[in-house]
Amino acid sequence: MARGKIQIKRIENTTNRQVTYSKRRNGLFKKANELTVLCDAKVSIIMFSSSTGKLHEYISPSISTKEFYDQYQKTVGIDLWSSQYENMLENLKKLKDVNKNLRREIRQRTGDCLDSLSMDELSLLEQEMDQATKVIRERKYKVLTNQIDTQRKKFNNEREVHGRLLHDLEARAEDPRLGLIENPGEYDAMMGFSNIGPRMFALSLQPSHANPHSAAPTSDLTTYPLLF
Amino acid sequence: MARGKIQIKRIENTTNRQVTYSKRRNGLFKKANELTVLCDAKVSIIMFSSSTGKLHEYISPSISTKEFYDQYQKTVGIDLWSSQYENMLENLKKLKDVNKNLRREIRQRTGDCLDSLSMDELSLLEQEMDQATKVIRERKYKVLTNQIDTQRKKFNNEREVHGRLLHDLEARAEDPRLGLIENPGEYDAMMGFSNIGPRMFALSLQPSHANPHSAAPTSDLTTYPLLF
DNA sequence: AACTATTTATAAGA
DNA sequence: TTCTTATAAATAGTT
Repeated sequence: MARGKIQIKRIENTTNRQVTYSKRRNGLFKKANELTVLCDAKVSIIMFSSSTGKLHEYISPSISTKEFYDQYQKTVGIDLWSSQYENMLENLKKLKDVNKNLRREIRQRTGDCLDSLSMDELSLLEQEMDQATKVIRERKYKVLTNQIDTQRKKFNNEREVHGRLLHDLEARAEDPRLGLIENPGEYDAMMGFSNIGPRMFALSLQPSHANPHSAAPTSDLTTYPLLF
Repeated sequence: MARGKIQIKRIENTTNRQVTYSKRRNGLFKKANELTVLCDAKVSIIMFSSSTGKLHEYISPSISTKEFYDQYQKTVGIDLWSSQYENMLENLKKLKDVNKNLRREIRQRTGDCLDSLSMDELSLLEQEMDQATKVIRERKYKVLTNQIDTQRKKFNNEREVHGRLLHDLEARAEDPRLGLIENPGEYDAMMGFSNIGPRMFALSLQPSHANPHSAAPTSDLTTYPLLF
């Protein structure tokens, strides 16, 4: 446009092309900015240079790039970034579906939603429930046994310690430098050990089929006998 | 820029502003196109007129809008359309989480995944399973009763039809124009009705607590007695 | 939408 | 890259 008219066609000289790209880019951005101010418009320009691959961007200062594209989305519709968006939409839909089915299965297993089930399905479900309940009872029994075993070991250990302690005391009782203990058995009683021992845990440990409402279960060992 | 210099500031006259917007928009798009051709670049211009709210767009002919924005995404990163994208990502994550929990609950209710459960939780689960199984048995019983009731009505109806047929036959036996039937009872036997009637369904219809493995349930009425 | 005086953009050279 | 400048192009105001 100066010092000679040019044809609008690709500039073959690379250097020349890049210089022109740079100059005209500035010109374009300047015009865009003038348009923004003069006409109170919102403009976004994005350009890629083919040779360098670089990206240059102009956006009206009155708006953030994000706001700009949100508005663009609203106006044009969502299809633009479909490759990302539609994929996710579909995934969401599938997940929601799976979710719904899972919830229904749970509702069937809690007896809350049996209306749609046929006789065959009901029988199968009943069978599965019986089997699962059996497994749960076995597990419960195992946990309980483990807990009791742990407690028994703890108890025996403590008992041994106290036994040693008692032995020490008796030894000291024979030592004239210390006071006499009249009745060593009272020590046991005082410590809560008299007449208890392994018998304390001689409970029926068969898995229970009793009415589950018969006792409120807790994790306190001392209430376990109530579970049976 | 012609017939007088102008200040680069908002044009207050609306008509004027819109005319300028239109003229300069064309100028901008023309320049963008020249840049595209001369420098082999890819340009996208999007603009909103504040007064009309209208959207105008230029995009280099060598590329589709979608391709352009895919390339833009790749270059800049995904954050741009975060309002949509991140929202969906979060939703997806939440749904996956919910899904995982639902699956675990089902696995607990089928007895496949009990290791993480405490004694209390096992007891509660056992209680729920018993309750649910009870509901399922009741439902099964109800469905079965309904089916049998329907069959009984059908049967009685057919029986009535056959009864009338038999009556007709006996009437005809007394008609000298027709052959004599020696023993009408044999008709019943032949038809499979002798000595059966309502008694056929006098089964114990109490909900069964028998071993569910004792019979493979089917929807064929004739096998129902085997369920008990 | 067309015109045109004038401003602005810019191609080529430094 | 930036500056310079002759000249092409864009456009403000008018018709």
